[in-house]
Formats: sequence, structure tokens, C-alpha cells
Amino acid sequence: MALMNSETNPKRPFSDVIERLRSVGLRPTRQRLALAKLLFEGVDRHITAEKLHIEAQEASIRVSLATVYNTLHQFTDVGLLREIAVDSSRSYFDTNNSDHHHFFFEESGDLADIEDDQIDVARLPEPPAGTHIERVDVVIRVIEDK
Amino acid sequence: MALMNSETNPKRPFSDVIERLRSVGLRPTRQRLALAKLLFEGVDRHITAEKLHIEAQEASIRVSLATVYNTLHQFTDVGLLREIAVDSSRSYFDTNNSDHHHFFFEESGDLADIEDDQIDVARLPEPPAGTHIERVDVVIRVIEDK
DNA sequence: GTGTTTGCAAAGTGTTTGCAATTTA
DNA sequence: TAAATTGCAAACACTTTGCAAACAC
Repeated sequence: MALMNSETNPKRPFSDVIERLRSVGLRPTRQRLALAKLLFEGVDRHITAEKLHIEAQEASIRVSLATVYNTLHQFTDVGLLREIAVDSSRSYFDTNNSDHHHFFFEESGDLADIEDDQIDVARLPEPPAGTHIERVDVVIRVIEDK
Repeated sequence: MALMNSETNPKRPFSDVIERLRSVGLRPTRQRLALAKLLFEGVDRHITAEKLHIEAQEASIRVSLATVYNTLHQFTDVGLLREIAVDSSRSYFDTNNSDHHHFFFEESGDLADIEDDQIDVARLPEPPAGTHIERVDVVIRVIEDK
């Protein structure tokens, strides 16, 4: 069965995903394992709950949309994912949680990473009294040439 | 009547608001005038449709929520407002459409301006082929010290 | 066995839309 | 009076929730 094939990506065998979930205090259930495999195997990605749900169904993984939402939030809470705000109508989740920024394609709604060393954000202002900086997000909004 | 008092802010008398709307091709209706006054008189602000609707009601301005949404989008289309994406569950509109960035207070959902000269965003990466940069948004997310 | 997780359907929230009535030019 | 605008209620898209059944340890 597809679910038991842990050798697709030799860098992250099945047992690693189990360990990864365990280490953040999440039980490695069938649904969480399958979603983690979709999310973390292969290249970094930017995805919405709806899209991940469709991908799961295409991969014959039975999981409800509610569980996809719950799982995305749980993964975000424990730092496996990062939520990105670019579009007020949808939540995007990013499997790359290193320091980086984004191109946002207004027309398609797609995102692309900008590695941290490709941009300089310098001379940050002091955060308002009583607060501290949690994160700095740079979004470069691009549109297609006409 | 409150609506006819154009002298609250001497810098933008009533007739200016009318002209401002006309010049962007929007008929100066009662609703648009009243919302424009709430939005553009006084200091720059960051507001959601829901909040503006409540403000309007508090000011005894009869306007439906649908019209508030329509008006905010029309004002955005003609460049009187800018939409800011910081929270995937709500749309924020900014009456300051000069070049600037934002602090976002995660807990309260409030926004504060960061003037353009208070931050350096340098060495922007090339936009992907076939696209051009429409805007660069920097959001500094802050949380309260514990 | 005990506590956790899941799926479902229902409810919730923010937003948009269709259309008749009203207003503007 | 012709065209634009409004308000209402219904529809919508996305997301969360309550709770019984299924599962993990």
C-alpha cells in the first residue's frame, strides 16, 4: 500500500515522520502521518487546507476537511508549519519554516519563496513599548506584465 | 445636522470630499460622503468593514453593511484606500496610501504605521520572469512582553 | 481502559450578490 | 428619465465546533 511505502524520499523515512510527530507531542495517527508525508516530503510548499484535502483524496487518503484544518493548525502550533497572510480570504501554510520571505502572484494566488540572503531588511524600527518582534514578513506582490 | 457640518476639519471641507469623489468618477451619494468623512477626516486609520459600519451607525449614518463593503472596495479601486493583508480572516483598509509599512499587534489585531524612512528594504530580488513588482509590504508582527 | 483523535453535519464568520426600490445627474 | 447606487435577504466561501464513534497507548 502507498501508505506504507516509506522509501519514496530516503531522507525522511516513514519512521522519521513518526518520530517527528512524537517529538512534538502529537500522536502519529494515520491521518497525521499521511498529511505529514504530503507536506514534508519533497520540496517546500505553500498550501491551503482545501488544496491539501484534495491532494489527500487524490492519493486515496481518507481524511475529512475538518481534520485537515485541525492538523494544519496543530502542525503550525508546534512549529512544523508557518501560516502566511497574503490574502484575506484564505489561509496559506508554508512548509518552509526557515527565515525567508515571499513573492505573491496576485492573479493566481501562488506564492514563491525568497531566501533570506536575497533581500536586506535593515534598520528595523523599535517595536512599540511593551512589545517585542515576533516575526518580520516581507511580501513582494507581483503582477503579470501586459 | 451633523452631515452638513463641513467645518470639523478645515483642511478637508465638505465640498472637497465631493470633489474628491467626483474626480475619481464616483457619484457623491449620501452614503459615500458620510463614509469618506469618517475615513479621511482626522488622522490616518486602519479599519475593517464591520468596524466602519458600527462607527457609521454610532454617528447616526444610515448605511447598510453591503454598501460599506462596496464603498471600501470602490475607494480601494480608485486609490483612495489600500487593502492590507495581515490576518486571513478579515480585510483591513488603510487610509494612508503613501509608501509605508506596518506593525501588527497579533493579540489585539491592531495596526500601526511605520513610515517609509524608518526601515530599509534593500537589494530586492528580481521579480520572476514575466512579472513586475506591484508593491512591497513589510509587516512586523509584535506580541506583548510577558 | 483511558484519554486522544476523527468525521460528520451543523453552526459561525466575514463577504458577495441579485434584484427591486431609490437616488443622482 | 436614464443610469448609477442602495438595502435587503439570500447565497457564498472558508473555517470552527459539538459530539459520538474509532483509535492510540
